[in-house]
Amino acid sequence: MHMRAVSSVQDNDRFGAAACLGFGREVGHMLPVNAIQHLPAGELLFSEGDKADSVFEVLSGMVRLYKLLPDGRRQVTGFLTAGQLLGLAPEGACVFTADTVTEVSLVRYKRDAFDRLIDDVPGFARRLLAVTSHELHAAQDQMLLLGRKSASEKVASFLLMLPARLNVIDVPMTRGDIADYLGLTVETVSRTLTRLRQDGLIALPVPTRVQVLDRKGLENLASGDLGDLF
Amino acid sequence: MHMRAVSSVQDNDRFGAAACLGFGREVGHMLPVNAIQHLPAGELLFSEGDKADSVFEVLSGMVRLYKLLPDGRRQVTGFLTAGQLLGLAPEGACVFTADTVTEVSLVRYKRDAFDRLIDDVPGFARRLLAVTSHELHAAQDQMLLLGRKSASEKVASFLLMLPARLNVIDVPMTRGDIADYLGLTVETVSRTLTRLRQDGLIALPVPTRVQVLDRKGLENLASGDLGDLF
DNA sequence: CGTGCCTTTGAAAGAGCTCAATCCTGGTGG
DNA sequence: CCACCAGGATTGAGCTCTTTCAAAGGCACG
Repeated sequence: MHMRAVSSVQDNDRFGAAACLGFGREVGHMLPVNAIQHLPAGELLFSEGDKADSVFEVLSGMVRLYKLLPDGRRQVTGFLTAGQLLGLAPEGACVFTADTVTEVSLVRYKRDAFDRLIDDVPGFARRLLAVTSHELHAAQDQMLLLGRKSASEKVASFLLMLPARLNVIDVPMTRGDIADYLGLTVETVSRTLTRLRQDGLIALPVPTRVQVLDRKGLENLASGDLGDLF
Repeated sequence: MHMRAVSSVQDNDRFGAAACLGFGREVGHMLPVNAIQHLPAGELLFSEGDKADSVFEVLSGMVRLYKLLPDGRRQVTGFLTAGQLLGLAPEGACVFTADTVTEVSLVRYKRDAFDRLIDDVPGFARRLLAVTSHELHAAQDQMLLLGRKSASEKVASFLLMLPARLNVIDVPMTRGDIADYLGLTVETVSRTLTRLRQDGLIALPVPTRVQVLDRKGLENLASGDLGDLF
């Protein structure tokens, strides 16, 4: 069995809380598929504590994962895009909430069928393991960001982890989502973006679109190389 | 093949960056073991970027995992204790640095032999998957802590994730380690512990030992239930 | 009995937060 | 077609929590 699809893990798992398998063509037909679902924006997929009996694969759109504190404080742990998996948890209950940022289409697999595949298909388990390990590393990067980076370093890091076409980044999530992903407030995210614009690192034609004007500068900022210039 | 050991995952993986397998007796003899190593405190195991060709299992003592920014800022991503695994990363290079907090004894397995086991031993891969998934969830809890909890909530959470015997917690790591794990400074950790002592939640006979006087209170604080009493 | 490291405590400064007002922008209905 | 409206985004001013800078304590080790 060949390992073709594995390399794409590096490129797709930008947000650290999900997985890109690329298994669709190879094993997808072996899985009982409930149905392809189409959901509007702002739709709940499942809540923290729900019984975890499904594995989802995102086909298009963006899904948001988060955890809440009793008083409503929210930490977004990841954003999922096409190709990423959701609900791999072998434990009985979901440990986070998932809802849609944009319109989303996704496939739901039966969890027990998925589990059977792990034992039956050689190499499948190892690939899943590679995926979760990779997510774990992304999670550690996020811990470094949350625990030790300044607001501008966080925002710069965030922009660079979004996929860019010709240096133009699509930002479908709200400032509130970004804030809750970076451990900041809406106002600080907004102010920081304004600051990056004033400093010539980015342009903001509309709030949902960022143009990277100085990628090197952003990268230095994101990696904390600039000491305290910002 | 029975699944006896899996339940211990819940109890041992308190720090989110490692794994408890409990495989020693079952498959340990199938793995080529370099040697059991004994290391003093403060010894480097490997650095970020090193070639990852080994899997370690901690037998005793405590190992610290961390990532660094270029200017020296540090984020501790986890502390490992007896039974936990290290170096499961299937990627070529280590993504964090590991060194010893206390004296440590550990076993080093050859990575390729470990990989072979994944394919050869039924259920092994699935158990590893359970372990890494569990770590991933712990990592998400840590993100919530780092991004959204106050200093006292962080410290309370930290104390409660350490194993306690008769409400007495052993704290082998320094205040600096705790600070870098919680995204705080040494001074804030120290002040917060003093505050918890003054408020009657804990006692501090010596800096390395914490006695829990009001577990309920600590738990409320840790989960963010108290609103802004602290 | 120094010496060095860890911890604790104090005072001042600052990064990011809170509160509050204004500005967009896209959808709605007259 | 355009005024209106609602939700998100931006900006401003003041404040707070945490950090920074500085100085003692305390303990282990030589």
